[in-house]
Amino acid sequence: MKNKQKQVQLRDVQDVIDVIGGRWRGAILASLCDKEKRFNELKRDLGTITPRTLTKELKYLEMNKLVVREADVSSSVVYSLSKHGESLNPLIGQIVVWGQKHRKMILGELS
Amino acid sequence: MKNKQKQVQLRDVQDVIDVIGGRWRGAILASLCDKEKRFNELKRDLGTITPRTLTKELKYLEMNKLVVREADVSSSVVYSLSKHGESLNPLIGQIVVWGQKHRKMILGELS
DNA sequence: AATACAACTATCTTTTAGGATACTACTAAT
DNA sequence: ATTAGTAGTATCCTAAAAGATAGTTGTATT
Repeated sequence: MKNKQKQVQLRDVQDVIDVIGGRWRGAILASLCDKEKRFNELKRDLGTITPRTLTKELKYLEMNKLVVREADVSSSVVYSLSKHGESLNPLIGQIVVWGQKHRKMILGELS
Repeated sequence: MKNKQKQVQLRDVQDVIDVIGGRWRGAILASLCDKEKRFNELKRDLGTITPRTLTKELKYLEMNKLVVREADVSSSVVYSLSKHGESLNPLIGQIVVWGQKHRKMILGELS
């Protein structure tokens, strides 16, 4: 494979890691996979996240077109996965499969 | 889906992100996908990584059974993907595919 | 014997992510 | 009018990741 192409792929991998990586992004996306949620509902779901961090991460995910923010007339706001966000689902499935295999490997149950 | 199972999956996702995430791990694995490499060869490949960081990351990847370190009698050391490490390849392929779609989405070329 | 390269290790500093805590603006209910 | 809930913002602080730079040990080269 050409080195140029490898570089491109590496960039793509880094992008995806960026999107689903970090302490909270994966968890937020997973929580929204379930159903759309309001800010405080997400906060409760995620347990120990601070509002500062939740705001920041939601903005990031919005900017990356994975999450949609909708405010109604009252003071409540609903966050949900965009269609693009939902397209992550099969990939996450693949990751889970490998992750399980990896866990077994690390625990020594697999050679 | 049961909440318990969701938690397990989330843990798996976090594990995988940990393994291939961060500033360098993905790049190191990608570089080793190509072929086995020596320490300084990797260092050159990765461009701006410091030896301190490269050592640390290689040790982590070794501990996680993804990379194998082999020292010969002389002072040269060869790092390569383990069989388990190679099993990451298809997953990385999937990630690249989604990453490319994502890039187009962000650049506005896709709706 | 001297130089150079390989594969590191040791310190120190900077950067960044994220937590702790308190506060604000708006709405809804009593 | 007061209290409570929702959705944040504003500051400050800490810990971990990674960079900068220099030094070390062993091998190969001339």
